[in-house]
Amino acid sequence: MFDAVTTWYRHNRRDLPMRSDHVSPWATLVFEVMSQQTPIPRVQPIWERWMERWPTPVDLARARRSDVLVAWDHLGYPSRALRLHACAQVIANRPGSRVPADMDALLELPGIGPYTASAVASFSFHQRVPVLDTNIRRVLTRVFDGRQFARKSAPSRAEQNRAWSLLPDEGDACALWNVAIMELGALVCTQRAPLCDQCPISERCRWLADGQPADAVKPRGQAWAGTDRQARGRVMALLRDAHASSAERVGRDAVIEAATLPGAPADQAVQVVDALVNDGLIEVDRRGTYGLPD
DNA sequence: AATTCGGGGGT
DNA sequence: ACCCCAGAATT
Repeated sequence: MFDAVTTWYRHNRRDLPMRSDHVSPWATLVFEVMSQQTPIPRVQPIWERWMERWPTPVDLARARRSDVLVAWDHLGYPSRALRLHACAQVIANRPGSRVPADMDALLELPGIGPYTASAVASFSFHQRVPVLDTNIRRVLTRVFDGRQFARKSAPSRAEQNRAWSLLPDEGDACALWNVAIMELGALVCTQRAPLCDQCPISERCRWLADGQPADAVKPRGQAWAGTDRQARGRVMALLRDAHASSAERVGRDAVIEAATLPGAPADQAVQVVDALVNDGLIEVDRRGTYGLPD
C-alpha cells in the first residue's frame, strides 16, 4: 500500500509551492489554516502574497487586524484570519518564537484543530501522526469500508485507529505517506467522478470490488441565498473595500444596506451587524460609524 | 452530534 | 440549482 501510493505520488503530484522543502513551519501552518474548507487554487495566490508581507509569526503578530482582514480578502470564514493573527501572537511569545512541533502544543493554538495540528506536525516536523482530512477519509472509507463517502461528522475512533495502523515506522515516511494519500484523494479518488482506472490501489479497493455502490442521499447542506453568512460576507466586503481604498469608515446606513438581502426578514440585517461586532470582525466608534477592527 | 461560520467554481 | 472544498469552535 505504502509503495504503491508513494510511487504514484512521485509521478503524479501537483507541483505546489507550499510543498517546497524550504517552506517554514509557520508558512505551512498559515497555508493549512487558509485551506480549511477552501480549495487550494484559491488559497495559493493569497498565501504567497501573505508570506511575502508577514514571513514570520512575529511579523503577523505586529500587524493590525484590519490589514489582516483586508489581506485575507475573500477567502471566506474571516474569523479564521483573526484566529491566525491570535495564533501568531501566541507563538511570538514562545521561546524563539517557534512553531511548536508536537500535537498537544499545536492543539492549544487558536484556530488549530485536529487536522491542522496533524498536518503541521507531520509535514513540517515529520512526527509520526496520521492526517485525516476530507480526502484521506474518503480514500480510506472506500478502500476499507467499501462505502462511497466518509461520514459527515468528525473522524470516529475506528477511523483514527485505522489511520494509525497504516502509518510507517519512521516520521519521514509518515510525512510522505500522508501527503501522498491526500493527493491521491484530491486527484484520483475524488468526490464526484473517481478515476479508478488510474488508481494505484484499485486492486485492493473494496468499494470498487463491490461495484461502486452509491451511498444513501445525503441531507442537504445549508442554503446560501438569503443566509446570515451571505449578509455577513457583504458587510465584510464593504468594509474591506473601504479600508483598502482610503482607510475610511462607513455610516450605519450603508452597513445595514449591505447586510440587507432581497426577500430577507427585516430584522436580519440588524442582527447580522450586531453579530459581526460581537465576533470582533467589525467595530463601531463613538460616532456610530463602522470599520474593521484596529 | 448538530450548527454555524464564506465564497466561488464545477456539474 | 446544487455540490463541495487539505475544518474549527461552540452549543
